Amino acid sequence: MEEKNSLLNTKVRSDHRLKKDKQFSYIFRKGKRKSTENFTLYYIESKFNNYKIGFSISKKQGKATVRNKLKRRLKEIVRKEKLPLNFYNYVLYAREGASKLDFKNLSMQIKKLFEKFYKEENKI
RNA sequence: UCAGUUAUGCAGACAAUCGCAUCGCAAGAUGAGGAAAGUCCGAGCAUCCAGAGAACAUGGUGCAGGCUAACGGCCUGUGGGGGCGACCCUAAGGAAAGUGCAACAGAAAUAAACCGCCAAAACUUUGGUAAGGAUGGAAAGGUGGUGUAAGAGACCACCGGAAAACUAGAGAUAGUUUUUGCUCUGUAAACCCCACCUGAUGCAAGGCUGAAGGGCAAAUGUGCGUUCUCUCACGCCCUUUUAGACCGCUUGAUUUUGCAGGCAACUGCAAAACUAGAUAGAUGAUUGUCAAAUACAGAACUCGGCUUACAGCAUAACUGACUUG
RNA sequence: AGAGAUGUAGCUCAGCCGGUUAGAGCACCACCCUGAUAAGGUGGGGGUCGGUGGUUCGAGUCCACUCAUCUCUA
Repeated sequence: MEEKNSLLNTKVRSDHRLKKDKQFSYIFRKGKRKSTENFTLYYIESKFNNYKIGFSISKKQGKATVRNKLKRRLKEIVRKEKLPLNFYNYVLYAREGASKLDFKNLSMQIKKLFEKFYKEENKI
């Protein structure tokens, strides 16, 4: 078992994803919030020199194809623009209407959202 | 040319850059659908310690023959209905085994007399009658004649029904002939009868792994809806909690091509191929070319169907009408 | 992913085994009562029974398909 685990660690996938249900609910309960028209960003400080981000899209947004597409686009934006700072964990919650936006508008909104977050954190 | 019927196919492709999942030492290779959907059926697989038979219960299916691992599916036919036609639709056993139900209307609803018609007495009664009226979804086979006081399958012709025989067919059925004047409405997607099938739970099944606690134990007990019969088995079982790693997890009633059989569904043989396996759950972004790339939509144990959603097209065969030759 | 339940008036529910007019309470509107309001009384409006098709003479009820909402199973 230990050998296998060490092998997995050597691969080092650049995995910045939140995965466990507990982490999600923790951030929803205790984290701070920033929001724009169609998105809300929940965030909380962490101890590690790393960041993790999760995406939350409710079933009301649409069927499986719609939700998957939105999630993929959000991932792409976050990856390309390198928005999140280390020492934080995030959950990005998509509200109604988010799935109707095209890629350009999405990236605009996400950038704005993170700018709000930077301002807030610099003040402290 | 217009209108239509049936069947089949595609479900973006190619190139460049960045990025994701699996496999691989690496280079690299591969990477959602025709419905992946609804979960409506049928199986595999797993557990309920095992298996066989009979009866009952529960639920289902319902024209015939075939195909299939199996089916409530498919194919070829039969009966019925629709369309000028190509063709399409069809839960289509039994109402003469029994029970229930049929509101309102109407004189009467499974049984006869309200109006009418006719006769007699007589000025309102008695008897005959099921042609006509009116009600209804349904009113005593239909049309025409003979007949009669008026009428009536009372009798006759044709149509329809029922029964029997013969012929054709594997069968559902069809055809022909004969007999019978033929009372006996509808509903079984009401109970039911008949024939056939049918254990339950679903991969969150289940296995494996860490910790704690509890219970029972050799029989007169327990063992897949109930009862019975026979064979057989029996020492471990249960609960809570942590973790969610690993196995199950993808080579299979598989796919493609060719040949052969069959009207067809489908089957047999040969060769080649391996084609997602995630676990917050992998396919996106930008640019170029094509007339355009846009519809419905995302695998979650796996297959065979059914049903529903669907942009833009392409191809083939056939039908009807019109025009020209 | 799997298993199940429910859709009837603005809201909360009845409506049994098909039968003709789909009811009840709250809410709404008008009138009565009061100097006025509430309470009370009388009367009234509002439903294609989630949708589509079928069975039947007739469907909220039976059957098939479909849509929406909710619950349970790590």
